[in-house]
Amino acid sequence: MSKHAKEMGVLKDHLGKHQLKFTRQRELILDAFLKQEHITAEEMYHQLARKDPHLGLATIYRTLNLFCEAGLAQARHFGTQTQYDNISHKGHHDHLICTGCGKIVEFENCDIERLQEEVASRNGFTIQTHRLELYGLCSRCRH
Amino acid sequence: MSKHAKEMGVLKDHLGKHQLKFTRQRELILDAFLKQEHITAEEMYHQLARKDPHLGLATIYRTLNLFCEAGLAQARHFGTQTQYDNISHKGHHDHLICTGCGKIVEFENCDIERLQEEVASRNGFTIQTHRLELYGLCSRCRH
DNA sequence: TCATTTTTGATACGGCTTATCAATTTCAAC
DNA sequence: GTTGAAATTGATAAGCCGTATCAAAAATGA
Repeated sequence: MSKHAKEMGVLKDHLGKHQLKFTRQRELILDAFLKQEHITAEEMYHQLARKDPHLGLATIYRTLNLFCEAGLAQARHFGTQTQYDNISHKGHHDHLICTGCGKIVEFENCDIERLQEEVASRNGFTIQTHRLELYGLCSRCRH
Repeated sequence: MSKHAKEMGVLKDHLGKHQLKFTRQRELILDAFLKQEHITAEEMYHQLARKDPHLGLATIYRTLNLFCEAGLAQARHFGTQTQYDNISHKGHHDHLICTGCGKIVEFENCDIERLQEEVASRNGFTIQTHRLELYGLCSRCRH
């Protein structure tokens, strides 16, 4: 039994409900995707080039978008590229970014996350993932 | 004295520190920008077409990016376009984004902002601005 | 196996943003 | 107010990312 049996089930379920087919490529891409916390289509294209040199970039895009529809992934625009987040990955962290020197500090805050849930449910939303970035100056750059 | 004297000062300060020049176009674009809470380059292009039909789109992009560097604006990628947020605008708002239909709900939450300040100061940071986006499904898309 | 429907891979295309570059403007020094 | 070096502008070409297209291949169910 595969390490990713649960997610594979979610995918097959989605495929079944939408008259879509289970293909070698979709399986390959899902396996690779689930090993990451987040990835871009281009990155995955290069990663998989060894396993299957003929796998097309368009197929990667299509498949990652399929994962979004199936609820396995979450697309996020980061700079000019689209990043696909692995929803099943635990331990999402947020960032403090120094606009002076570019230093990045990661943090996690349960209270903030709880309040986010509150805001979401008040608006009828169910959160899948989030992005929180605080921009400012670190102590060294403040002078 | 202009309504936007403070921001104009910030801009001139930035220009001075980087050997950049104060131009008619930059003044025009800043005035238009500060009247908005957020805007895309394309939108501004059309807005300003009346005041200055020869103002080029490239100049708008360049200038909005300049505002980001000066700390007056913040770029945010929404779908395929880039939106420029007016940082000086009171009531910075965060976004709930539906991954199903793309609906965007704006919100503000003082408690979250207070906790952000706490996290920042605990790490020696002074926050200038932030970005918080919650991704999930709205009530309609949850089925 | 066969027939039907979906998927794939290669590539053309499209939208948004940046790079290029000659002409113009700014601005400090005279 | 002229002058001249340096930056900016505007027009447009180029670039990048992601999607659409479509003939060939693969998957599913009878």
